[in-house]
Amino acid sequence: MNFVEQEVENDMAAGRTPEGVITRFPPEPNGYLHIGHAKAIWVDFGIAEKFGGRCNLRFDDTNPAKESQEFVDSIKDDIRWLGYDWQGHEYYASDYFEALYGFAVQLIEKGLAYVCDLSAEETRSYRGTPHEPGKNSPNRDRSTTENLALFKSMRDGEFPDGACTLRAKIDMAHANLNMRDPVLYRIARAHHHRTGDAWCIYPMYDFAHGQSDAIEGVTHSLCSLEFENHRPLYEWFLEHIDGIGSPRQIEFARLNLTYTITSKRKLQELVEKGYVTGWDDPRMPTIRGLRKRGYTPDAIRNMCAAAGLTKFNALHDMHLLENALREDLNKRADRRMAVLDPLKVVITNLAEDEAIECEAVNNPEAEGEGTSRTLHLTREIWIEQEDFREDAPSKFFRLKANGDVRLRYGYVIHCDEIIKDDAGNVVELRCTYDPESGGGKTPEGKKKVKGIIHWVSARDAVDAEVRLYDHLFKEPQPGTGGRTIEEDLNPDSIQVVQGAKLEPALSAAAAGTQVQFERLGYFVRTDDEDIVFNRAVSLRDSWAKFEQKG
RNA sequence: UCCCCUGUGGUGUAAUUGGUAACACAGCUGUUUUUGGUACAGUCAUUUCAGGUUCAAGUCCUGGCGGGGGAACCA
Repeated sequence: MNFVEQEVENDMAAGRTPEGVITRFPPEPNGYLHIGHAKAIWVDFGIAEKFGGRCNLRFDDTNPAKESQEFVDSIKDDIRWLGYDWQGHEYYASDYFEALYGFAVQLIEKGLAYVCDLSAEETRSYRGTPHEPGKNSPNRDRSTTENLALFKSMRDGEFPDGACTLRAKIDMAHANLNMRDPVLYRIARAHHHRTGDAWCIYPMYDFAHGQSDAIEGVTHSLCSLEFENHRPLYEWFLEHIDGIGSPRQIEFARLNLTYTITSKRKLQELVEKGYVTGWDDPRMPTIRGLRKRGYTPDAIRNMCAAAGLTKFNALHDMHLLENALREDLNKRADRRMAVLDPLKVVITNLAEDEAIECEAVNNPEAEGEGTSRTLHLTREIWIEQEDFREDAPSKFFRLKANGDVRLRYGYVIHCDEIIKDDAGNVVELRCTYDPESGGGKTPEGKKKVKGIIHWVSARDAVDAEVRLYDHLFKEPQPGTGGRTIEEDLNPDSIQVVQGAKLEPALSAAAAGTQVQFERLGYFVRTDDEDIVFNRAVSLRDSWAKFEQKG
């Protein structure tokens, strides 16, 4: 049990949650969700679920200049894709604008808020620094009557944008800068995607969030670490506004992954400068990107669980995410054969019109009865260039000159002849197959063949485009150590392979179908009209590791 | 320099709340295998440091050191 669950359990035991546990996921509709949000969603929805409560979806739409309906829609779509349901509890901070206004009036009446005429710049300089106390606003002691009238005029649009603000009257010398008379309302004539032009004053985050939580009966308001310094203010409002609930804010560390950035601003830069094709580029850490890449909701959720929930600002290894995907897809993805870099092999003891049926299991790891399909071994087949070496070390278990290798789900072939072009490149192999070696059997008196390679019948193959993705960045911590994120971009983050040879069944796969290309990795069919597959993640490859070490 | 938070293997997370460091990922070494995949096994930590309390400290106390956050009319 993590520390948040522990706290929730304590609160339940202490009778502080008579209506059950209620959390909320509070995105600002000003961008697309990314892997970091996925963790927050996992936390907010997951904890509510664990304790039999519910999680509200609340859009924190208090800054109309940056927000839009488009983002509201995409966010809802992404949450649903991740497998979470807010059960109709869809709210907006803007639903509470009138209530919030009332709370502000209440604070003014109690002498706890005032209208301040300082400009944005002056407000900043009056705030002081962590080392020096701030200075009181010259308007700090306005009368309640005057403040009430002024605040009403703000709402009625009698002042230009930025002319004044409503501020809480707390303590300009407070050690926590957030408590130095924070701004509650600012004047901004921006068209709001939900309230239109009904308002020209908008509440700040601090004034809206806790009160929105309270209005909804939220018991546990879980947020990231950067709001720790805001908690005293969160609690100050709840304490000084009458007749409002008392949600509890608990902060946790956000998700950081190696080779990844989650800064909205930096991601936007990648999109704008064309380093990626868009927010849904399969290399992007956005939910939409991961989805196109071939990730599954389960993999993402399991990764969150594996990473855990703490207050320590950790940096998780990207392997954690990749491993979660492999683990998930190992069980559910059907296996297929695909040759990305084809080398023609002619099986000379097979006639032109001959085709030997080979049974291939769809997924040896699937639970229950495994289904299978029939492949045809024909005279001409494709194998991977990489799986043949004329001259190879003894550890190389694949096909060599005069050597043997087993064709997966097929037969053992022997390489009799190597055909090269004028430049000396191997363009074709002439092999013979051993009719006695079907079904994985080793004929009496023959040595067992260790190497097994994948292949595709040239007669049956369909051509396809395959996109091989790798980390977007070449550095574990992009943009640190004095480098820019641009400098850290991995130039080989995408490799497009044309003319890959796929086994025929793949042409019928629906968009979004996840498969394992045997010995290569997990791939997903894209929604392109042509046959295109994206590589989500490669398989573990101990041979490649061995070779790298030299 | 002021306030808040945080420090357990390469990376993260756990430890019945004081009882002798567990799990995952990564690495390495093997076994099994019609995927050099999967699965399985082995290996990898004197818990940031210095004191203190105690029969006993990762857990408690004192002090130091390291890391993160904080001065938007953003969220």
